[in-house]
Amino acid sequence: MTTKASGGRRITIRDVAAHAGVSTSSASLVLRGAAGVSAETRRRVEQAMTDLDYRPLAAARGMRGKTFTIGVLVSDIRNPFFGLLLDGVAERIAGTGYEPFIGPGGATAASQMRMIQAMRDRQMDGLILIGPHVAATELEAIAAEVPMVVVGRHGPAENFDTVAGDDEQGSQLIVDHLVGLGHRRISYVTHWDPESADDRRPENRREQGYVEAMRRHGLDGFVDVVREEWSHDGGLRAAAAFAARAKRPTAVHAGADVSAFGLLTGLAEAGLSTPGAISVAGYDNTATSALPRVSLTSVDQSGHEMGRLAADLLLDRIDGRRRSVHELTAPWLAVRSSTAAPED
Amino acid sequence: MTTKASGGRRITIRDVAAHAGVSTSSASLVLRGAAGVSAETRRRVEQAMTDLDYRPLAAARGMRGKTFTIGVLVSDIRNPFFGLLLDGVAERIAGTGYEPFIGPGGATAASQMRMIQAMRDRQMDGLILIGPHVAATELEAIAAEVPMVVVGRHGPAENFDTVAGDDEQGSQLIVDHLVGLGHRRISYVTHWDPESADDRRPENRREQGYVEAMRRHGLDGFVDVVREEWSHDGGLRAAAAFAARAKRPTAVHAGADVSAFGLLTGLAEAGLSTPGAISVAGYDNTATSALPRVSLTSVDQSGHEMGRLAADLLLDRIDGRRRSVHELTAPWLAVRSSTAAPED
DNA sequence: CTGAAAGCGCTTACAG
DNA sequence: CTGAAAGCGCTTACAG
Repeated sequence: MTTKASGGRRITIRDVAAHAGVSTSSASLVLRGAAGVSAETRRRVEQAMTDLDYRPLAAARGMRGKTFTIGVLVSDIRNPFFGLLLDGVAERIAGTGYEPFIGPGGATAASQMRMIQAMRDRQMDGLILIGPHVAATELEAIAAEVPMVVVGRHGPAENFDTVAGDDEQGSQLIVDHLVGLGHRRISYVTHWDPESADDRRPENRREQGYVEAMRRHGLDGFVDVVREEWSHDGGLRAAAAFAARAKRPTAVHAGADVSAFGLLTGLAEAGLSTPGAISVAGYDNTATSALPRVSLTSVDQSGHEMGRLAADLLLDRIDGRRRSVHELTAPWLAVRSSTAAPED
Repeated sequence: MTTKASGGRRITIRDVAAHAGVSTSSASLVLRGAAGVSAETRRRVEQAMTDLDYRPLAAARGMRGKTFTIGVLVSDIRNPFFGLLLDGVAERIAGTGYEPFIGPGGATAASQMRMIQAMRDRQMDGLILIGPHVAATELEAIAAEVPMVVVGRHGPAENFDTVAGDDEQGSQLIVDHLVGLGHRRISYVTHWDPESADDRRPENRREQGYVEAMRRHGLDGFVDVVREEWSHDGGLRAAAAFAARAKRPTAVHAGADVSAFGLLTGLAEAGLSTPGAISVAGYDNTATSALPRVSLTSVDQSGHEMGRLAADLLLDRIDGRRRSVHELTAPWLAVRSSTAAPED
């Protein structure tokens, strides 16, 4: 695969220096693209690297300098929205010399902290955390030691950047749309876990937007928030809860597409049609929501763009920026056939 | 985040040894869980590690020994089937001391080779490649240097293990099901890319199974293979091609769910209902296929189990096994409402 | 069973 | 601008 020195040894920077007839420090300077080396030396070293098919060992570089590795923490690899984000991250990083590696963090704050530690142990140069469930103080502590960007969390923050959609606006888009169709009994299904009591998390911003929009339309009396995990199973449970009610909502704003899909399934199983009996709107505009047979009305928060932006901010931070930046992307509503005027 | 020695230095194995009153080599032996250290020394070193909140630096360990890092190459992070696999891998690796990191390899053999090199540069202890597009000779060359398992590829192979579903059987399940419903004009949509001419790849095994089953039912004359990328767009193109035909199939076996979803969308856009005008069956039984409004008949190849198995084989190989193992998992058909008896 | 020393492949001051 | 030397945090023979 890679050229070997005699004896099967890996080609090292020493071999490169010897082949080019210079010192290893000069070879190192060229490798790092640093200033202070003559054009002739640079040329000879680069030629030697090509001749020998030299590849620097990231682990060894990490011992003194950088590993050129970026860690991306993801809670649920199966959430299709993360795929959009990751594509954006990979696209922005391509060609920079850095390499992104995705660490599956699991669903709990504890398991995510373990993965973050694993990334630190591997001397990664920067971290992108996608929708972490870790508490604010811990996030600040990590960010004090390594460049970091958090996606799906709002600012302010001391030591790290954030990239999030404008969640309040997103939920207002949904409520406005549903009210425009004639709905009044509109419920919101939010995410809840032990770390949820944090107003910088998207589920709470969306709740705020929902409540605010309901008030604006004079529907204070119909505000109804159901707390369930944002997952297919959580959606199923929410559907069962709605089905068991005497007075049901005519429309439900699910805080995420995965939750909406569980809702659709659960409502159908309970004999409640969509949008006939209950309109359903989701959030994320995942590929599945656009399938003609699903056709879920959903907020798009341009995950791909958020990923690019996060990678961009991280590279900036690795290059030395300290002041924190907090970006908000504008959402828009993809209207489809899972929402319609109420029957009664 | 982590305890620091005075001056903000990271805690090293030297600090641990000093705190325990032993040599660094003894501390290293305890860290690695190696034999040849007294119970008392072991106890004191372990106590010191706890006291100091010591975390070994994976990069430094990698310079001489292992990095305890496993690389998982994935071509398309957005393919929902990979999520199932990755969950299985993560589950099996949890608690072993190894940490899995997922590398986005991109769609081409060249970009995947670059990611594999990046994993090698980081001294990863073992590699799991999921559905790689890399040629057999290159796979063998990589596997000669690092323990490796390939998922979604059939054996035999010299230097690496494989885990695949029984693809021929899976496609036969579909054809048998469709013929049982009364179909005769059954087409198969396969994946095609520049590296596809390799009979150990799943798309070709599925094609073989399809052709064989058609022959078995005396339908040789109706064999029809459409070559399109397995993606939503590829499915759309296949749908357009079918729609343009004078004599259309009454049923289509898509080689993957993502392809089937594109097909469903494209057929609907062309005014062809499913299963009314054309029955559609997919492969992978992803979460989306089970949604009541999608309800796609699909082959399940238990991705979660395949992931676990792959991780299991890799750990075995890291522990020294050289002989290659080739596992085949049994598929089953999840029958849903996207397939029905033909109308005419 | 334990300890002092060398070395993995880089980078970083520090002389020249 | 270039080179010899020390060091990053571990592991690995090799003496004792």
